[in-house]
Amino acid sequence: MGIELKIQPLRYVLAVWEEGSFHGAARQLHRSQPALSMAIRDLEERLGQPLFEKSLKGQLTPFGEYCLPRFRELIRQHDRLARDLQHVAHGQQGRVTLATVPSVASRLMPGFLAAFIAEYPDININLHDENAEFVCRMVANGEVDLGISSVWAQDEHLSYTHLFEDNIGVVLHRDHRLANRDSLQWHELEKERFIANGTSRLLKNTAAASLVDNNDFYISNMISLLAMLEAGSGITTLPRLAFPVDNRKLCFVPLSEPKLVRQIGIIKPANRSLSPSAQALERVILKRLTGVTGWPA
Amino acid sequence: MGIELKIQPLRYVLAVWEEGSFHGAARQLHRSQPALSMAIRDLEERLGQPLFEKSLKGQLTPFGEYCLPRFRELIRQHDRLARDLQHVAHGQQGRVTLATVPSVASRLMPGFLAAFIAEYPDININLHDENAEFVCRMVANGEVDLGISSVWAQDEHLSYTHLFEDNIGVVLHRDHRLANRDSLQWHELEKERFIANGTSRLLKNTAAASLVDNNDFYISNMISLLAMLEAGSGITTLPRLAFPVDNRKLCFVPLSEPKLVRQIGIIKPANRSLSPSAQALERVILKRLTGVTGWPA
DNA sequence: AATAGACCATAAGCATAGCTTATCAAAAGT
DNA sequence: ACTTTTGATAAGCTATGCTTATGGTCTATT
Repeated sequence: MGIELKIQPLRYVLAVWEEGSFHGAARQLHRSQPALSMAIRDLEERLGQPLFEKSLKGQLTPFGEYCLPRFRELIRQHDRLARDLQHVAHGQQGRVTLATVPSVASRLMPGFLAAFIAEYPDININLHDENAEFVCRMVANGEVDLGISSVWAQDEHLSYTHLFEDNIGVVLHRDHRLANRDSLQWHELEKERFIANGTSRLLKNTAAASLVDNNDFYISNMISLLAMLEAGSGITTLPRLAFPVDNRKLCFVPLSEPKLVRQIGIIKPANRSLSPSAQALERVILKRLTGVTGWPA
Repeated sequence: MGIELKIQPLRYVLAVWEEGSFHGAARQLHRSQPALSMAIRDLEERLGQPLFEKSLKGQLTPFGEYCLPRFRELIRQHDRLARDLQHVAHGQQGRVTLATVPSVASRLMPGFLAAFIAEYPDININLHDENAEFVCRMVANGEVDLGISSVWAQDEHLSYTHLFEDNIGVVLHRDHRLANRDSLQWHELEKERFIANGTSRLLKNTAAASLVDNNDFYISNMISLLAMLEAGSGITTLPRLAFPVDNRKLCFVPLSEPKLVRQIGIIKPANRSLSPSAQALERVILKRLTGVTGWPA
């Protein structure tokens, strides 16, 4: 192999040429003059040719003139790379892809992302909304950097950072006989027409499993589901976060005894680390949830 | 300013990735494993982000994957530059421009250049032929790297390396009454019709000055000059090297008492050094003139 | 399970690269 | 002739970059 050029001596050569003297360059670079003399002499020996004339000091040899623009170019490329990597490493540049369950995407992410782009304006964001199972799968497959979801299943390859608990409750028409209660128990719903939805799987293997086990209604689309409920055609369960805040015809009554919650947290790959920009997003989310604001609106 | 990347640790990262392990890379690079560990840890700290996963060793982090191709690119550019500069420094690549007097260009340069391109096939050559004065001017102005000529005038900015002496003699027709002499003296030519040429200025300020001072013939073009002489229309003087070896109608008779010579040598700029390729050409010329061959044919 | 082997991290020690200050010699300005 | 400015050189210090030795962890093997 050939020789190994170090970046620093190349800078020295450049500075000497610009300043026209070793002393001037040394002053500019906050180095002593012998430092430059020695570094440049070493470089000249490595190359096998002097770069500066021995008589008219500060003047380049023809070989030096050949080298100078090439030195400048390598330095330029080095500096560009160093700056770029710094930016990326500090999460000031790059791309985050994340997947969340729809309720988080519509209720929490707008706030999170507003805060995020305020702090990191040059990061591109890619947000998918999927059900909890799919969110976990996408994280596990590396299709997204991170997810916000309830834990779907214990998975070796996923790590879970808890954010908050989301109460599960009954959604029913305001005119319903149970609508004004502070809380409800499962057995009070046995006679109601239950419409299952995508979040109903949260009831499986719980005390309330019977609600969803034997029924014929299932509506995955949230708009359709709400329309059914608004028409008074039945009741359903939803996590509180999934219940639209501004709905006038429906109300949300928490269930109790046993109280049922879904755990919402950040899903990350267990064995890989996050990209710097994903780390930045995670920091922003954690700060907003554990900071002064406390519980999200 | 940002950080300063060194080339070597980047190579380490690349090798670890290629080998899939620190140990393997260390073996390949003839370094100990801790050397890599420490160098890479240092790099990671400078960047502010780990490049390799802390759990699955030898695996890149997303940030590492971002960095890897960029590292490779910088290394590639570094190596290309290093190789290029090595070539140029050792005169194995580049361009030489030189100027010589016509006699040297036609009689000596073919041999010199043949030897030169055999040894340095990748150097471009640029050969000008001009009179001695102009050769010196071109060297002084930096229009050419070096010249081969007689010294025209003492010049601060030029350095002269002597190569050989070139006898000046009379050129006349074979049928001329003086044609068979071993040597001639100036006064024997007084009655002859003298045709001056570009080299006649060599006679100025010598014992033979009178020959050129009062005459009406001057022919600068060598072909025309020789045609005149072959027609028996006069005589001239030439340095021996300028006299065509294979001419059948003319002959060359050296002048003596005082013997007159021109000094031929290499003209270089005094204060600038030569480009590496020009140095290489100079070496070849000196070797051929001082080597076994001795006097040129 | 226990053990051996492979891997990476850490610690201690050493050579040298890269800088400093001090001094010298040469050239340029006064 | 003298002062100033410049680059080279010498001696010395510190940090870098390596080494060997050792310890901890994970995986594969028995």
